[in-house]
Amino acid sequence: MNIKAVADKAGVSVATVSRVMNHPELVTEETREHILSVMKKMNYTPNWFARNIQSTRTGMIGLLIHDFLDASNMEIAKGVESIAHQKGYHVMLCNTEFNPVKEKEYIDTLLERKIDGLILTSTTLKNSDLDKLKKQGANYVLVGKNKTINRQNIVYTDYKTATEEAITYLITLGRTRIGLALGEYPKPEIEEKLEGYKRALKEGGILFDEKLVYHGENSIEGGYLVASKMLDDRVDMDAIFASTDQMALGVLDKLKSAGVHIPEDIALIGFDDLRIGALVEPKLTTISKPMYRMGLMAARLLFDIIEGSEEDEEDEVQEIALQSKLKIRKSCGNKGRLKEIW
Amino acid sequence: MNIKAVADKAGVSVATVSRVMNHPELVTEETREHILSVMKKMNYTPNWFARNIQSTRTGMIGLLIHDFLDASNMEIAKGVESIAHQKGYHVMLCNTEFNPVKEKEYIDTLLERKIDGLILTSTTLKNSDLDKLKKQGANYVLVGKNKTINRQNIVYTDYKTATEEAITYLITLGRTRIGLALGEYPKPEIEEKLEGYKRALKEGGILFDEKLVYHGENSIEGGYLVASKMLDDRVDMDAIFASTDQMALGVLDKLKSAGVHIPEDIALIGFDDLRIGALVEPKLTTISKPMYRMGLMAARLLFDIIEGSEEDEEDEVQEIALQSKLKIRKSCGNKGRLKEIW
DNA sequence: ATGAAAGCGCTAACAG
DNA sequence: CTGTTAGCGCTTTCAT
Repeated sequence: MNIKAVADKAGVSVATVSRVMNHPELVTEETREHILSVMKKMNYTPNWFARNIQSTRTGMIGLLIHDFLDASNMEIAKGVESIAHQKGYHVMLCNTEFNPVKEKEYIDTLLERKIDGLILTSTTLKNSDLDKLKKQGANYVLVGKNKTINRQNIVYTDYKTATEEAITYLITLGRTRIGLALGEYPKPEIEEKLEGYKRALKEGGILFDEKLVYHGENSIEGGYLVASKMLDDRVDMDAIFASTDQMALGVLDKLKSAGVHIPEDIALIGFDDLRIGALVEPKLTTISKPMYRMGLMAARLLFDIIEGSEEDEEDEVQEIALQSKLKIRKSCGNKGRLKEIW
Repeated sequence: MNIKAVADKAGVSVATVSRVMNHPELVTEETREHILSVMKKMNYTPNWFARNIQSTRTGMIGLLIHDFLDASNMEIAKGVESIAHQKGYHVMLCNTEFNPVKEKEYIDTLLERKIDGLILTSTTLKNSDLDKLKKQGANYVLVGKNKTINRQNIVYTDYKTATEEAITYLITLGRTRIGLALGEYPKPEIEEKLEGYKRALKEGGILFDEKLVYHGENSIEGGYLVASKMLDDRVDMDAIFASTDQMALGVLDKLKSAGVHIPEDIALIGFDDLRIGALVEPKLTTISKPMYRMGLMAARLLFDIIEGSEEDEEDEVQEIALQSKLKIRKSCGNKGRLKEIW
């Protein structure tokens, strides 16, 4: 059923019906009410495709993340959705699995479907890909910094500084042999953390030792395996920094079952501030990232861009950095006065 | 830039260009290649809206869930996405927050945007709403059973039986005062669990005692608060069944910090089989639900319906039940021979 | 304030 | 195999 049917039934022209949907103020209140009632009676809904064939605004934005089960990812998504819903937009959530092919596929389809904007988290795209996007006139915002990427509209947290702060804290506690349990993805993030680690060591006058750096899958199991390797290797260590809480939990599990005392023998710090971190024994020291707020900021930035692009404003690039925060709990201990504090 | 531009540039008619996109076999290889190259050179992408104005197939399905941060929800989503992606469909994930208004809004927009199908998890819709959906010709599948809802295409796990099994297990361990820490949403799910509980009691010859039933928010904090209330009330209890692992973790946290021994004093069972359940001390006994598989099944069912509806098949309603599984771990203990087992 | 009519970009029936 | 052309449902001038 189409606009013509409504027009006929209402005894007006299609133009008038169209007007009550798009420019109601141009129609007499009387006829407007009448048409509205006819539409309701006929259960009429305009054809969305026909409507959008001319104008490009679709009221949809795309959001690429790498895993539906990753809590950080989903917090970003929740932030984005909250702003989008407020603005009357719909979000198409796409699960890239860090797969560059899948990511590009998704971007293509989204663009084809004329979404109004795109938020890319932990993207695998390179500068050239982004340039192409820009050339195609796509509005997009990145979430999560990557130093190989040029200046872009981006929202990120400074992992390097956060890691540096955490490591420095360990050093002030007297820890000097600090092991690293690093995940594998997203790579730029891992690199940032590694750099922060190195910088803290340098400032603390401690030599970087390659043997203290381990890699594993970013999961509880991954952390468990890394810790097993560490124990097997019998490398001297008095602290471990895990690149995510997930890994830290695995590390913790393994160390505890191997009879290692935490924090007395080995101090442990994670990253992400997952809820569970506060429920294990000992409670996990961690770095909290404002993911939800990053989602909010990214969405706001995107909508600014979308609305700005209409008015053809000059497009100043925005880089928004949010701060992480070290949450000190029992797992990293304080050799000197453990008992006093906890 | 449109199909005409391509046609002109290629020196053919628009029909031919259209054909290479829709029925390439009807075009000479030579001209096809030529047109393809022109399209690439001009960076042409067909207008998706113009294409879809006539046919209704959009290659998009909607998936309603109640919370992006709920791991069960997202496992379903992952299952759905995996099938959808395989089939070349896109998923629009919508976050209803159990808000009936938001849910209806989303459904309306999705329908307006002519999605090909809809998967509703833990819906707040009633029979009348579903009937309306059906009348509108929408293809949809429910996930999660709700006994107030009539026969529908649905995929669910049998919470009642699963709960009954868990409670029965507690009874065989000699527990008779089994407290309940129930969440508040989704309500039908909670009711199923409560029924399973009652059934097990009856079979075990134990009287149902209203005073053992507590409600709280479905979260770690919620569980914590419920446990606090239980302790305050000083109700005699030797076991607690929590309706989710999240709540169980909160309960565990509170009980431990109150000096209650688990499982010696109180046995504890959760529901969901979250990863963390295996990392706390004592490891949590729980019921694992095959959420990912439910997502797979729901998506497959939906696509069957979508493809079937084209061919106007008779629409037999499918109710698919998947089984949960009790995972026995230390937290529910075995009074008699605790040490032997763990 | 309302209507007639010319598109929007594409598809498909029909003709050749 | 390819071109002509009539829509698809809606929006938007341009008249009246």
